[in-house]
Amino acid sequence: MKNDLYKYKKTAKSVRKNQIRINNERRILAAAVKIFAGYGYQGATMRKIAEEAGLPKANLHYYFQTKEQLYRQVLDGIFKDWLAAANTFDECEEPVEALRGYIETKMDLSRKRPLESRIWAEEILRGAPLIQDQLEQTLAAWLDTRVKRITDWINTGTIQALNPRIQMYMIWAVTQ
Amino acid sequence: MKNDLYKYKKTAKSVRKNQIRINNERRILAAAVKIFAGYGYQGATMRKIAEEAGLPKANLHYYFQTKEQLYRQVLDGIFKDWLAAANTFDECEEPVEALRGYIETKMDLSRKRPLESRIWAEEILRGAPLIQDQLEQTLAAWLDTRVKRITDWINTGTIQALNPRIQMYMIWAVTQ
DNA sequence: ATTAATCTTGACCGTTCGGTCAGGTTTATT
DNA sequence: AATAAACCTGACCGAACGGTCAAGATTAAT
Repeated sequence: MKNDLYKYKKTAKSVRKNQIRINNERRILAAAVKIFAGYGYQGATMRKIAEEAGLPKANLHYYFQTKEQLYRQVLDGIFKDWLAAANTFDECEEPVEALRGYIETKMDLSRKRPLESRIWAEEILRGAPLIQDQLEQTLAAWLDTRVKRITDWINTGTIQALNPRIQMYMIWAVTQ
Repeated sequence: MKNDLYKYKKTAKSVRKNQIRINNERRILAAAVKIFAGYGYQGATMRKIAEEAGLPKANLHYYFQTKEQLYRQVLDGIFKDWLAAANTFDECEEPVEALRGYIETKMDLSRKRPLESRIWAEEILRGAPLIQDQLEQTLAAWLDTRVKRITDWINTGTIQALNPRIQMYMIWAVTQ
């Protein structure tokens, strides 16, 4: 029974990672979030992260080849959470409700995960040097549809004019 | 005539710095602003700053003993500009005008000096690790009086309630 | 003209950085 | 029981870091 869990074909190896790997990657990522949030990308060192994770430094490099790759995975995790929260914006038809809901969700996220928010904020501040591609692909589309939606609200007189793009940036900045 | 400019007592030395010193300090500080803004405190190196300034690295250390001291002086300059702009808040009696004026002045500052704004934003984001003292002394008082003013507006029903402290942070964040 | 103060800089130092690697240990598969 | 795959890690590496220093060049004061 329980044995069946561990008896899998090699082809499934990449799909169902075994427990050791899952566990250690989690530990390292958690430590990385702490250290990156506390010191910034440049200020963080693999030594500190290893120490926080309670693992030798060489072990980090076994799971994540470089510091940059580790950082990317941290950003990926944050980005996914953020995108999930972003969908709140679409749930309401009415502008005030949509914005309020979105802002509240985002602020919730900032409050519940302050470390991740900090990392994200710094990355944005620095001009997203490491995730421009993903941002431009995923975010540009996302932002454009929202900007269009706000523009529609303005055109139909539902809300007053205010550069919608700036408005989005405002909300974004404020919720950090 | 012209000679008189350079003939001064030793006691005046610290007051009227000679031209070489003034010039080089300016060059170094300007280069430092660029590099600190582009790379952050940790990411910036004395090598890069020296290169940007067109001076050998050892020369920077002649005028500014350490990287931290150089950074502090950069922050000092930014802080002074920011404080000057902040006074706009007090010029208007009416809330809307006061806030509008303040926001516009701050955004002007951000637009005109994007590099300085970036450095400032990063310092705030990191929890102001190097200028906490000054900030707490100067800023706490400044912020409290403004918060009180907003509170008064709320009590007299001039504007709707919204945690005034958060409001200040919002404006602050947005104008970055 | 001499002296004193200030400025300049190439070479150097100890430390820490991200990253590597050989070789041992543990875990999974047959 | 034997073999293979995955995991672990102390010791090490070259590069880059912030910072120092001695010795020469320049400028100011007498």
